[in-house]
Amino acid sequence: MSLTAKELLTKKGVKMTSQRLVITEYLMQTLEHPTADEILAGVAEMLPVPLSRATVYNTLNTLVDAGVIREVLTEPGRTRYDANTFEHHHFVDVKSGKIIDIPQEMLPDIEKALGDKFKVHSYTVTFYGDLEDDKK
Amino acid sequence: MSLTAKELLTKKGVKMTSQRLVITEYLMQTLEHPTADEILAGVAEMLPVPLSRATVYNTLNTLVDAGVIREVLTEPGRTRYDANTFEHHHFVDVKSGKIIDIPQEMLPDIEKALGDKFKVHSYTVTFYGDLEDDKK
DNA sequence: TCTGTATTTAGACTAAATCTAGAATGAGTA
DNA sequence: TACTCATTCTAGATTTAGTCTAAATACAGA
Repeated sequence: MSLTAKELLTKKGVKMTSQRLVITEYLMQTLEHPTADEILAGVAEMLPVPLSRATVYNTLNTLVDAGVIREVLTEPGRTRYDANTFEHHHFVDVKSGKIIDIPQEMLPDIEKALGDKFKVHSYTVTFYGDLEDDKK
Repeated sequence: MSLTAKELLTKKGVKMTSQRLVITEYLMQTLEHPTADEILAGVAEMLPVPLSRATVYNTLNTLVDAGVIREVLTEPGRTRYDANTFEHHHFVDVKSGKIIDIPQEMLPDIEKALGDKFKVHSYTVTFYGDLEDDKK
């Protein structure tokens, strides 16, 4: 079963603060892939103290380094963030800009495809396209 | 056989200017994946007139829209550029930061892997890892 | 040659992210 | 409980990538 934000931070060795906890919870619960500013806006009200932009950036970098979250790079100049709770890739709906998680299980594993010279630590696939509209 | 920069611009319907030509040639000839600033530095001396930063950005955006070049997003906050002369993906050597082109032929084609609901226009794979050192 | 459109230029401007210095927090110890 | 020290957080200044603006230039078509 899945971990709570608190358990995840403990497991990954990240010292707990209310700011870190709230930001982690926010990312674990949303299906969006928010930017730092969007996270700041969405999270600030959940804290009894003011939340600084610098703290959001510091926290996001700390969480990325610890492997709790991932950076999502789908468009130039904006970094988005994503809880890293399962192995997945991304599909970008070019019309709406919406980003959808694609579980690794839907794709062949290509980690070894490059041969011995390339020691692949991780890889990420980004698809761009249209979402077929379901309405008839 | 492969096209010259001039032929490529004509084929893609991009109006020719010396700035566009020189930037396209620069990207076609390098194995690096330069940023806009690096392109500006590398190209300015090849023109008889001063080259403005704005022109570099305008040109790069024009060439991306026309499909002559691609944006390469491997690290937050910096957009790199790549001639789009063959279908390929990227491997990032995390030690040196070097980016290596990976021909599509080395990987299985996963365009159809997501099923009918996802109309994939394009996709890109980015690998992160170490390059095995050849020296014995 | 003339005219009108597209492109380029320099520099101002904007937005994302980092840095800095001081204040607050919190764990460990007495 | 009170004290100390290291870590984290805050506000605001700073840096950097990229865009915008207005004027100058280049160039295709008549």
